[in-house]
Amino acid sequence: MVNSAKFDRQQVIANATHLFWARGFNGCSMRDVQQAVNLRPGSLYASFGDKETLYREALLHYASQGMVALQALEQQLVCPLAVLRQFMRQALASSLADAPDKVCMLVKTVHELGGAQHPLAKLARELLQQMANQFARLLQQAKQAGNLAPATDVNALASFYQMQLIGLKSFAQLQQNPALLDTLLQQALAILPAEKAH
Amino acid sequence: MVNSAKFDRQQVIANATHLFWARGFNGCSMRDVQQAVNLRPGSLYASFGDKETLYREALLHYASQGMVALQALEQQLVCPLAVLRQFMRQALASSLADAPDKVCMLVKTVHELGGAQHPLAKLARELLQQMANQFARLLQQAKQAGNLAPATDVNALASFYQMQLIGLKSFAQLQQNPALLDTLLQQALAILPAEKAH
DNA sequence: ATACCTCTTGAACAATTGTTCAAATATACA
DNA sequence: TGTATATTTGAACAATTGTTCAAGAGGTAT
Repeated sequence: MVNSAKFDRQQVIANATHLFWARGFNGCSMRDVQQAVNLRPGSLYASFGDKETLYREALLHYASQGMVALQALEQQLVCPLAVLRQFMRQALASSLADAPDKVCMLVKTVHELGGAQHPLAKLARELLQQMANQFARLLQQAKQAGNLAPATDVNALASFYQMQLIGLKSFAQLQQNPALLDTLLQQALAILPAEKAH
Repeated sequence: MVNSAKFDRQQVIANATHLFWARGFNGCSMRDVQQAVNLRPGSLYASFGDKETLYREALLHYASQGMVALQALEQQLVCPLAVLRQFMRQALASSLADAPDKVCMLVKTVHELGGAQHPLAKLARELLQQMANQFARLLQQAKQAGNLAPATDVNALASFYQMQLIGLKSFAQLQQNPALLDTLLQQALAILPAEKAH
């Protein structure tokens, strides 16, 4: 008999992700986590390892959600540039809603642990780079479709998208005024290349 | 006899600020602080109160440094728009150098403690708003000098500057590549209004 | 049932946390 | 110098931290 656990592993990770996202690695104790996932310490440690290992799992879970969201848009929309623009809008919309915290969990992790070259910060940086690579891939498609100037540096532009996104979401944490946030989003989108009219 | 303390109060606050900035509120213990400022617990508590009070002092110290930097630029440069542009360049340059951490301490504080409506996060938000108000004041000057369209919403534009700055500094924490960061800075500056040629 | 394996439980551990306080030391003024 | 006042010291506190582990519970196969 193997793995006859009562709990739903994915649900546990999802709950832990929410808590870690909202309060950070140092901001919540293992007892907080135990309560949030409804597991006693023994079960939690036996199934998920220590705090750092569990947080790592949470980071991966969070990042994969972002990837899924991007892929979903890719299937709905034809133009890669439209995908990116819609992804930005969507990201800020979730900032306005009751997300556990409005800032990207990967960015928060780097901010909290990045100074000490923490392995979790390293992972978060890698996952952010993966996201930027997806942006670059979409931009490359747009370029080949003739929607971007041939000389465009898609990697640099992808980083610029990511920088705008990080700025918007961080700012949303400071100023909850929806009208102002929408203005900023429009300004940011105005910078970025749009699908050509036809 | 009053205040015959041996230590330099300002130096203690400066050292504490460095540590809190680099490692966050939850990331460093009072023992870490005691070591960094070279004070035994009794002296530290007698002179600065508890951890939260000391962190508050650090936030104020940090924010005033930013204000001073902006005012220094204001005395060097005539055009208010040039002041803002130079402030952006300077902020990113200090990100490339060995700042304790590359992200604004106010932003880091809101990220770490903001979800729980922590009083320190509230203060950090207020200080960020003060900075945005300074930006708006400079933009208002530029508008009156005819360097901005009369219809410009200076408060919204000030927020946009701040959002760009937050994005740049956060991104600098992820990607240390100086060439890429410089490209992003140029792109961000290209968006923002510049002094008219004459 | 009985034996066996797996998972769960919660008490317990050592280390660390923020903070206090009585004793020791230093300083100022007579 | 002697006394009073201000400051520094470091041991100590209770609470919380991350983590472990022996004992119990639950299910499956013989």
